[in-house]
Amino acid sequence: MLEYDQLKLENQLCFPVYAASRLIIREYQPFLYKLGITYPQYLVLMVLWETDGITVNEISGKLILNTNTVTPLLKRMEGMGLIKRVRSTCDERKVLISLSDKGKIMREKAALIPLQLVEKINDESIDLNKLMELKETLNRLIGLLTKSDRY
Amino acid sequence: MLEYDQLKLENQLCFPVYAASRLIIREYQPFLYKLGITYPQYLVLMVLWETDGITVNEISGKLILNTNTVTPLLKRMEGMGLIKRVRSTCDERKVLISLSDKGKIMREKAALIPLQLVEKINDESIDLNKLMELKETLNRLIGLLTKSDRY
DNA sequence: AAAAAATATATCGCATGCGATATATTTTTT
DNA sequence: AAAAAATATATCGCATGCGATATATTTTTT
Repeated sequence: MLEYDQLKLENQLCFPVYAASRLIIREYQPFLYKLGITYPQYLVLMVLWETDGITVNEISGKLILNTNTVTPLLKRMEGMGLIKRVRSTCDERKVLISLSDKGKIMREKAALIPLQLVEKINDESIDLNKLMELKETLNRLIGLLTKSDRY
Repeated sequence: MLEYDQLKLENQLCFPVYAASRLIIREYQPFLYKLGITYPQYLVLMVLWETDGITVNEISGKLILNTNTVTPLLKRMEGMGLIKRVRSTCDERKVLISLSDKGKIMREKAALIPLQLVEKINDESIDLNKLMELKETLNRLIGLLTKSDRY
């Protein structure tokens, strides 16, 4: 039946996205392992390397993660000495997150990761243009799914 | 610097895949909630609806998940009465997974989900062709990343 | 045939993710 | 100005994911 065909894995859009996400993160794994961080921790650092000293909310917004994911993540990172968490004085609801020296220094080592990954994934079966297009479509989809006025 | 540019979220491929994956699963959430199952549980059911009575390994292979993820997942589903786990008699290392009546019946309710999601996501900013292309590229990438002889 | 290697599950520990909810602070209403 | 609403974090509980490792069974080597 037609309806049942839609229930096959290969006919779904979600499964390839879900599987690809996990597989790409697995590719990062050996590089991140050397730095002693996980993929979400790497994401937080990337945000901070770009804009240091932002709030928990701003980080969770950029990463599209809930604060109940980000708060414990940041606490772990504080424990690891990568970041500092300081409650804002002008608005005591806010907690400002900034890089420690250790977190700042890590940027240099991390800078090599994207290039190494491109080399690793680089393959004649997928050209770079296709991957750029992929990124574009995904970003469009993300934009659509994060529009707050959807309902 | 050029290397540091690669460390920006917007220049990464992985982040859009990772974020899109979570966002799409969030879209499934209200529908799956009605069925009382999670997204990975839904994936397992889809596999079984297509091919009932397969081994733990075959399921983990199709979902590209490790057995240490799948085993507890299946145990939970057995506890929920969705599936049955029976150790194979011809090869006692294997455990055969089959649908219970409850699991079989759920297929009918689940059959409506893909259509409802398409309606929900359907938007003039992304046409269906783009999404098909997206799926294609992702599947190519998955194929590349799961080749066992990569190293 | 006995030993070694391979295969199939399973267990453990830890880090996410997230729905539901709590707490403190600030802003808006009345 | 007091009450209500909104905002910003945080806590709790539970279900993944996965690296490391253990156990049982089967297959391959010697």
